[in-house]
Amino acid sequence: MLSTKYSPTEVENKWYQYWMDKGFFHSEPNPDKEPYCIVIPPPNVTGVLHMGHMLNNTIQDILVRKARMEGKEACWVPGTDHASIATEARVVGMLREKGIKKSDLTREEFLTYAWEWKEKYGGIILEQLKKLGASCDWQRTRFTMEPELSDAVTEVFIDLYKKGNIYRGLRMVNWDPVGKTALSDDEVNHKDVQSKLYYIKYPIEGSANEFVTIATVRPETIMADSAICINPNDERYKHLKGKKVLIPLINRAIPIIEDDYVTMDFGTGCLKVTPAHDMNDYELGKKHKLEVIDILNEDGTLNEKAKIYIGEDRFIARKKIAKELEAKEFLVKVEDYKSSVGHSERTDAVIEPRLSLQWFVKMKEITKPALENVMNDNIQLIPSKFKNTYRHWMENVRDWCISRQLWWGQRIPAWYAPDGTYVVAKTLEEAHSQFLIQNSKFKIQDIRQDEDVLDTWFSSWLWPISVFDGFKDPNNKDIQYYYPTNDLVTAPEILFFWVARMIIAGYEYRGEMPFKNVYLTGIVRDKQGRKMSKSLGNSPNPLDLIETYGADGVRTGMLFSSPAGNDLLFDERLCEQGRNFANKIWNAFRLVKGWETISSTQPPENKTAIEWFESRLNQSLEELDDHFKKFRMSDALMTAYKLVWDDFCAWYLEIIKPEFGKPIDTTTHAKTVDFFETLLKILHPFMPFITEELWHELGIRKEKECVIIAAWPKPGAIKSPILTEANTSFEIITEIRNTRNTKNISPKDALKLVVKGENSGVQAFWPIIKKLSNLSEVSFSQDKLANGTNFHVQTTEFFIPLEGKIDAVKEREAIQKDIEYQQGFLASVDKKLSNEKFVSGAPPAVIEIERKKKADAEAKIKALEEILKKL
RNA sequence: GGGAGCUUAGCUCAGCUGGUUCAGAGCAUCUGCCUUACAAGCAGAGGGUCGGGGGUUCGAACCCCUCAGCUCCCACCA
Repeated sequence: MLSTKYSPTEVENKWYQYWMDKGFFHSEPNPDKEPYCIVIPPPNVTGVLHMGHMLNNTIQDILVRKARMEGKEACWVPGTDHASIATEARVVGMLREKGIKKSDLTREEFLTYAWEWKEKYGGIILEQLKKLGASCDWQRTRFTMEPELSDAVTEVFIDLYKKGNIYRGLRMVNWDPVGKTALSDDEVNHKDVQSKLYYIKYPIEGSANEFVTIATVRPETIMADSAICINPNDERYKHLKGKKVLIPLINRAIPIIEDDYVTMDFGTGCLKVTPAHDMNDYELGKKHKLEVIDILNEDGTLNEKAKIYIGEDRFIARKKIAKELEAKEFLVKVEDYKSSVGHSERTDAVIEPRLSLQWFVKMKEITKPALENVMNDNIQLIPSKFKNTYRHWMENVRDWCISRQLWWGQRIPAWYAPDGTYVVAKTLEEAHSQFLIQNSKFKIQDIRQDEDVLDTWFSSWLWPISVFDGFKDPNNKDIQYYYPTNDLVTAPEILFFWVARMIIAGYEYRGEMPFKNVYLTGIVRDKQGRKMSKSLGNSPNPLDLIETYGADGVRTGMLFSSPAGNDLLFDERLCEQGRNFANKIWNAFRLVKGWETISSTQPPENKTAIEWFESRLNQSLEELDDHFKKFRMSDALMTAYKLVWDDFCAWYLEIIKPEFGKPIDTTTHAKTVDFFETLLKILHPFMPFITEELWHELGIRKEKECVIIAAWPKPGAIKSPILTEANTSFEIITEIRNTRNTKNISPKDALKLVVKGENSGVQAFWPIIKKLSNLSEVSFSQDKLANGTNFHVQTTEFFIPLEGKIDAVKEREAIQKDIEYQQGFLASVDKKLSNEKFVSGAPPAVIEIERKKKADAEAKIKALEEILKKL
């Protein structure tokens, strides 16, 4: 005897292994089939599966499985990203625990540790994806730092350099003092921070009691000041022109300059100019040829140029300096001030603007096709609201800082001669020969490669091409066949980091889009709407969820509430709903499986039920395809859910279910198994495991005959008359059940039903109605009826004789209430119809509808009044 | 500071070109049921001035204006 509860664990392991063994996930170019390809957004090698991955990969798996069933050559390419800064931070942390400092290691030693770490932990996340049921082509697993992909990165760097699209320059960059590296603008998050605005007096040189007061949030940078700037139109400070002021505490004299960049009504109207530590001040400094005094070390501590507090962290120095300023009466006042402060995306350190030599990609030109083809929908963003955001970014795109002062990553292929000149080349030898061409005469061993590595995104932007070795061999079979890929499923957070840049690279290196559709998922949040994060501890462990609810349950759970672009407010109850759904399917299977069959005549209600369900199925299939086409995955699941639970289980199976212990006729049984199989196919992309299990339980299958590769059902003809008839019939049944409920009549007591008039519009369904609502008799009559209750379905009136079983007073009240409601309704319709403007202005069809409403209401009132009289 | 979007039942959301598939779905809730597929279930029910106000229209959840609240993205004002 099968358990009433479905237990997923064993089933899931069994079938995943089976699918792998039979090679169902693997894809090779096949000219006879249409390709369908997704490249996975490669998770970080250091990562563990979180809820975001779960949502993301569930959606991808659904798309891939559906495509596979549709007979396409479905290929889902998995892989991982080397995530240079995140991984390096992890390895550094790991070494620290062992008592090893990164600074004590050579680059090679460090990288050996890093690769060891990668080999050990790098595969974890992919293994976790298997638990979810992800049908990736594991034979195609790639890693952004494996040799071929690194080669592609180097090649692209050299190519862009040759085209003049990569340059090296001294720029203000975003410096991460914890990661000790430069970051691109996109890796900086601006957060509003409550800070203080310090008003500081700078004595005027040569006059004893004169001061200017400036306002700053960063008193620790006063030692790096190069000037004080005022607006030339500011009357208040006219007398200061040409004078100098002394920096407090260190007494260095700096000039007062004028520039209309200064806002007169902000702060004091005097601005301290610190070219080394502020983006704007740097520009201002360039304009006025000011000295750049960098007082910070790369880790954010003060250096000897600061003169005071050398070696102190910038934030500690800030406090101490503020205190000292106060003690020495330079501090006028301190105000609370809310300002936006840049934080590192990866380490969350406060970003320090820092002047340094870095490599950049010139973006202006190469972004053009990427912008154009999204705006004209050649590449579709789903939901399309992201087009605006995308355009805004693209139109204001700035050069991309791609060098990172790290070791873990692709090293920049630039080579320096002792005299500081450099060339860009693939290898040392090539670099050397380039130097020779330039007539530089030094030995090969004096050439040094750039110490820095490239931004991780500089490798992942090539992902859709490089996973198919499209750089190594641009005409190979894989890239020709799978590129452009079909759908990309990812989070909107990395629309610019990654998606936009992949599109850019796609056009630059293949002259074609990397994918046709971009499905942007929402962010997974907790019930309170907070983003799930490790620090909050509000994220459930996905593997625990799978353990508890089954992969199918978790997959459907996530999908129940996540339309494209909408955040998912995750609640474990969703998974429970998913699990319950799996259990429902399981039990429907138990019922069908348990039937004995007999080759007897098919009861008429079964025949009708089959005809009806067929149409309903086709209708749902059409709906489903429409939802899929529009990437409305939640709606697609809901369509399947209702088809199975409501239509198949609650109606169809209840209709055809023989009395306990009795067999079912073979015709109905065969058809029911058919239906069940179709439902399993429909459900498979959402719930791969239970569907595969039941598919094999439901019939005898040949080798490799699996639902994972079964043909996706095509919708047949929908007979709308029978659907309408069914709806009416089900309404009648519901009304009768409701009557039983309110009148406290047991479902076991058979009732009589009288239909007023002959034509109820549900001829074929009478046997079904009788069976499901336990009627002993249905009669048709024009007579008025006493001692009973009535209801309306559409415009037909029904009576249930109750022979004194009911409370006449209560009944009368109920009817009176109903009449009142109908009269109110009638009045509103009448009002509309007597409105001259409505009758002349509205289209005839609308007026016709109103007239019919009026007639129906009048008829109902009349009928109710008659019953009231009889009572 | 600029831009985008959102506000519909207790919760999460549908609602296309204004008009009976316009007030919907799922979950939750309530009331009966341990009825031999399923209590992870069955049957039934209740619940919303469509954020507030104004306008256009014969007719507005839908179009316009306005106010309020929320969210996201972008941005160097000390």
